[in-house]
Amino acid sequence: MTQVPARRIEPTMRDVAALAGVSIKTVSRVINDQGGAGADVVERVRAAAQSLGYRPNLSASSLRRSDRRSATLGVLVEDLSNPFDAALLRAVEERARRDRVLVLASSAEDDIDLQREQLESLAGRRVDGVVVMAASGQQDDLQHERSRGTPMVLVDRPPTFSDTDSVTTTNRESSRQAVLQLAAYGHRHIAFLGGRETVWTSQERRIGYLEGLAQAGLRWRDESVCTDLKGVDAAERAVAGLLDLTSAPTAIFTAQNLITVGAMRVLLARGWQHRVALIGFDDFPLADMLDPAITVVRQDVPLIGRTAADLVLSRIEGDRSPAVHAVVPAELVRRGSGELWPPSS
Amino acid sequence: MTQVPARRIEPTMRDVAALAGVSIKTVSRVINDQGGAGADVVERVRAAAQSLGYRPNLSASSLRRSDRRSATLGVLVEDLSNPFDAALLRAVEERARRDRVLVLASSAEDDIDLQREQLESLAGRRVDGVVVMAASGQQDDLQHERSRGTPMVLVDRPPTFSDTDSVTTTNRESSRQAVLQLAAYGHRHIAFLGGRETVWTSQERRIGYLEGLAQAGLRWRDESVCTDLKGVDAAERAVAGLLDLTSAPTAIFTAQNLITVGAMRVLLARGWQHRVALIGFDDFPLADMLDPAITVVRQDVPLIGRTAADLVLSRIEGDRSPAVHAVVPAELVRRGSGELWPPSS
DNA sequence: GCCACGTACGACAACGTTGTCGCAGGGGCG
DNA sequence: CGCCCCTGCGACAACGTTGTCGTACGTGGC
Repeated sequence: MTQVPARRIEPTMRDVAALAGVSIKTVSRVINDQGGAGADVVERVRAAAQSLGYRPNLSASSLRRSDRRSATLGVLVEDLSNPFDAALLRAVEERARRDRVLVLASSAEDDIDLQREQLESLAGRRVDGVVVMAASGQQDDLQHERSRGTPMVLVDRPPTFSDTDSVTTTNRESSRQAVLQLAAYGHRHIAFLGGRETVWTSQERRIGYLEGLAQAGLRWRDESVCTDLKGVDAAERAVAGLLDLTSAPTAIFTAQNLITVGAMRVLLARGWQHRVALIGFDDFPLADMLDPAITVVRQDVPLIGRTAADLVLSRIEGDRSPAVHAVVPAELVRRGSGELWPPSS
Repeated sequence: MTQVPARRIEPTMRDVAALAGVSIKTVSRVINDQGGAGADVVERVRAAAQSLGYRPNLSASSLRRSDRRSATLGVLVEDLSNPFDAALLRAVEERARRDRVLVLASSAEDDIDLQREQLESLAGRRVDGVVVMAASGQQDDLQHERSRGTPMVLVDRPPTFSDTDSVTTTNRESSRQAVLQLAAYGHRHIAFLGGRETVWTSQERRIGYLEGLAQAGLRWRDESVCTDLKGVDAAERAVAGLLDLTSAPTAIFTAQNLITVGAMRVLLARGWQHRVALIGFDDFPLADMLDPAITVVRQDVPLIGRTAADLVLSRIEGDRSPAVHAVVPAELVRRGSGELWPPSS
C-alpha cells in the first residue's frame, strides 16, 4: 500500500540546513557544487539532503539567480499529433536534454489567436527561448515577442521580420527536382496539387513546380494546377477531376503528405496506380509498403529539429551574431511511383 | 528591422505600480481580478500594465501563492515521435489547455534510469502532476514520487503499486475478440506475434490470444507463438519462419503495430497477402490503403489521453477519492485482412 | 454626535533560493 | 610578532509575487 500524504510537502534548504547544522547558504553552495565548503560539511549536507529527499526548487532558483534561466524551452507547433510536428518536438527535446533543459510543448492549430495565447502562456512561465512553427497570417505577435528579446527560432516557415533565426527545408529546389525527374521519365503533362496557399511551404512548392516545368520546357496548364486544397477529401475530389479530363495528366506532384495519400487513394480506387506517376512532398509511414511504393521528397526532420534547438540554445547562451537562416536539404526517395513511364501513346 | 534588446528585461509589478501611482499590492489585485479596487484605479493600472507590456511572472506567483500551483503538467512517455505517444500528448494538452495548464513533455525511451532523471527534472520544476507511460521494469521511482504526494496517472500500463490512477485499454478482451473472429472465419491455426515481454501490454495481449484460442476450442501450438520480438526486422524473420512451416498458420494475430507492418511486409513479398488472414493490435496510418486493407484493434487514444488528463487535473484540484483504473474500450476495425477465409483444403 | 461597519488601499513579511559582504581563524611572509 | 591574504562559513537582502493585517475614510443607524 502506497502511503500518500494529503498535501505535498517539499523540504527546503532551510530544512536541510537545520538537519545538517549549517546555514542555508552553505546548503546552497553544496547543492550547486560551488566549492568553498569543507569536506566534512559537504558530507553532512549531502546526507541531510538525501535523508530528507530534498530537491531544489527550480522556480525559486531561477527567480533569484542573476541569469534568470528557467532551463525550459517552449515548442509551439501546429499539431503535436502530426508526425512531422511530433518528430520535430522529439528532436528538440533530445538536443535540449543535453543541457538539462525541458520542453513545454503546445499546439497552435495554425490559428494566430491561439498562437498568441500560447505564446503568452510560455512567456508567463519565463521560458528561456521558443521554437515556433509560425501559424499562417500576420506574424506580428511573433515579432512582438521577439522584439522583447526572447530567443526565437522559426521552423518550417521563415520569419517575415528580420533578426530572427529560422530553419527550413529546400521546398522549392526539391519540388523542382521532383518535377524534373518526372519530365526525365517522359511525362509532358504533370499536374500539381497543393495545400492551403496561406502556408508558406505550399507556395514555395508550387513555385518549385512551376520552375521545374519551365526548366523542362513544359507548358503550364491552368486546369492541372489545383491549389488551396484542405484535407484529404478535397484532394481526392481534385484528383478525380484531373483524371476525368479528356487529356488527363500522366504524372502528379502532390505538395503535402495528406494530399499524396488522397491522390493515391483515388488512383488505387481506379486501378490506375501503375499508370499515373506520383511524387509527393513529405514522407509518411508505410509509403514504402503501398503498391507501387510512393516516391517522395523526404525532409530530414530530426536534423531540422536539432538545428533549431542548437540555434535557440546558443542564442540563450548569449550568441548575438547575425540571424541564421538554415536550410536543411530534403532528399528525393525513389520508390517506384515516381519512376513510372507514361503510357506509350 | 526588428529592434532586439541585448538583454531581456521584463517589467514587474513594481514598475506598473510606479507608473500607475499605486502600491504593488493594488497592482496584484487588479491583475488577478480580486476586486477591492476602485474603478478608476483599475483603469489606471490596466493602462500602465498595457503600456509597459507587463506580464505576470508565473514562477514568482506560484512560489508565493498558498496553493503552490505551477499550472504545469508533466507528460512522460516512451517516445514523443511515436504516433501513439504523440496523440496521447496532444489529447492531454488539449484538455489541460482548458484549465490554462501547460504541458512539459519528455521521452523516457523505456529506460528506467532515464525515466527517473526526467521525473526528477519535472519535480524540480514543481509540476502540479504527471501523466506517465511507465517504463518497463521496477516502478520504484514512480512509486517513490507518488508517495511524496505528486498527483500521478499511469497510461497504457497500470501501476504495480496501489493508490494510483491509471488508464489502459481492453488489451486482453480485444485480443481475444480478434482471435475469436479469426476462428469464426474458419481458421484453426492462428499464430501470435508479440513485442517485448517486459511490456505489460504485450503480456496482456498474449493472454488474450490464449484465452481466445481456448474459447474457440483450438489447440495451442508452441511453434506458432513468437514473443519478445524487438523491431520490424525481428518480426519479419519470425513471420517468414512461420510461413515456412510445413503446416503454416492460416491466420496471424500481431500484438503491436510495428509487428503488424513487418508481417504485412513479408506477406506482400510472398504475394500471400490474400491467403493469410491478419489482424493487428493498434491502428496505424494508411492501414486502410494497403491491399488488403488491414483489420486492426484500434485504441481510442484521444479518449485515453483526455481521461488521464481529467483524472490528474481533478486530483490536483484535491479529489482524494480512491484510485481509479479506467479502461477505455478498443474497437475491432474490419478492413479486409482479418476477414479472409482459410484456403479451402 | 457617536459608534459600528464596509470599502479601498498600502505596509510588511514571506515563499525558496542566490548574490554580496563580512567575519573569524589559520598560515605564510617579512 | 605584526601584517595580509586566503578559506570556510554565516547574516542579510533581494528576486517578483501574494497573504495578512492595519489604516483611513465614507456611510448609515440610533
